[in-house]
Amino acid sequence: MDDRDVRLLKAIAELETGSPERLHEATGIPISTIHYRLNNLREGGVIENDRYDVDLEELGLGVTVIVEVHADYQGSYERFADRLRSVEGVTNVYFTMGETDFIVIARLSGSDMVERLIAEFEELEGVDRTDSTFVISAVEERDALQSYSLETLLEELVDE
Amino acid sequence: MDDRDVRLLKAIAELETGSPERLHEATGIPISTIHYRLNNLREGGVIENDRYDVDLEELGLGVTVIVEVHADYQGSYERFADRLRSVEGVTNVYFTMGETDFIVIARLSGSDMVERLIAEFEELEGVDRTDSTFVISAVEERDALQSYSLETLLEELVDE
DNA sequence: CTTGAAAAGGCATTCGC
DNA sequence: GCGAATGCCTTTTCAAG
Repeated sequence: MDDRDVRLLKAIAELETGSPERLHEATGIPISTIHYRLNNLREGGVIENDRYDVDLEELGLGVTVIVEVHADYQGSYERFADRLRSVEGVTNVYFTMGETDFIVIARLSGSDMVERLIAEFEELEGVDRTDSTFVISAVEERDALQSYSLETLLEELVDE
Repeated sequence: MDDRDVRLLKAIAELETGSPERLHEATGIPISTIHYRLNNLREGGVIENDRYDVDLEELGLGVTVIVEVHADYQGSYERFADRLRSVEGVTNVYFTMGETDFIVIARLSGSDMVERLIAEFEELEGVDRTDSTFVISAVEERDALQSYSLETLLEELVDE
């Protein structure tokens, strides 16, 4: 994993495409080199299929933290949720009914990054209190549809 | 959204590919028809880009629930987490340090499905208690890398 | 709406440098 | 690591059912 690999993966994430041509435009890396790099990343288990799902463990973002954020903010919850999401490492923000205002899930590279994350939350205007839980093991499906059988999907989603 | 659309989306999720040829093999739908359908789904906002990320709101799985599962199970936590994950609708399972044993996130089509989900959890052997929270608004990044700036990624991930 | 065939375009692989 | 050339697969289009 060197500088170029990281740039490539970041470009894939940002452009939301695996198209070598567009990745070339974005990164300046020649197309044949992009193929070469992607093949190596695939063999190394970092990316997984046509759609380039990234294996976060392999990548080095293997630490998951769930943070409850209690807040007393001004303005809409959408705006506040956006501020939470813009903290580096945050992947999911849930605005919930009930005691806790927001539940945030973050992916980090190590314990030191967790401290940094919490510190950033605490500094946000409107954040009263945070309560974090380390995750020992995470199973995340990339696609909610995989969780359902075809039968249930047909029942629930076909409209007429 | 008809029967065929659902079958297509399910095949994409299962095979983890957008390859028309493989989707054709799996579904029996002719290749040119697959193109036609996918273009419509794209225009309708159901799928979003090259990688066919599904918009769950548009699809009809707009309800998100977070469930804390307190359990006293036999065997490894991995096996128990697998049983939780195999409940229809469950997308994420986190085995955590602390009071709560598991935090589960599920995507559902409506409130009636929530009851069904909770009932299924309660029936699982080893589940002591569940505590569910409705999500009013969810922001989920499809890729953890998007959360980071290129600078931080280079600092954290480049090894040498 | 569906489909098969044909044409155009983009992608993967290989090779010489 | 790079650029050019090759063959392959995908996408688009179109006319017909």
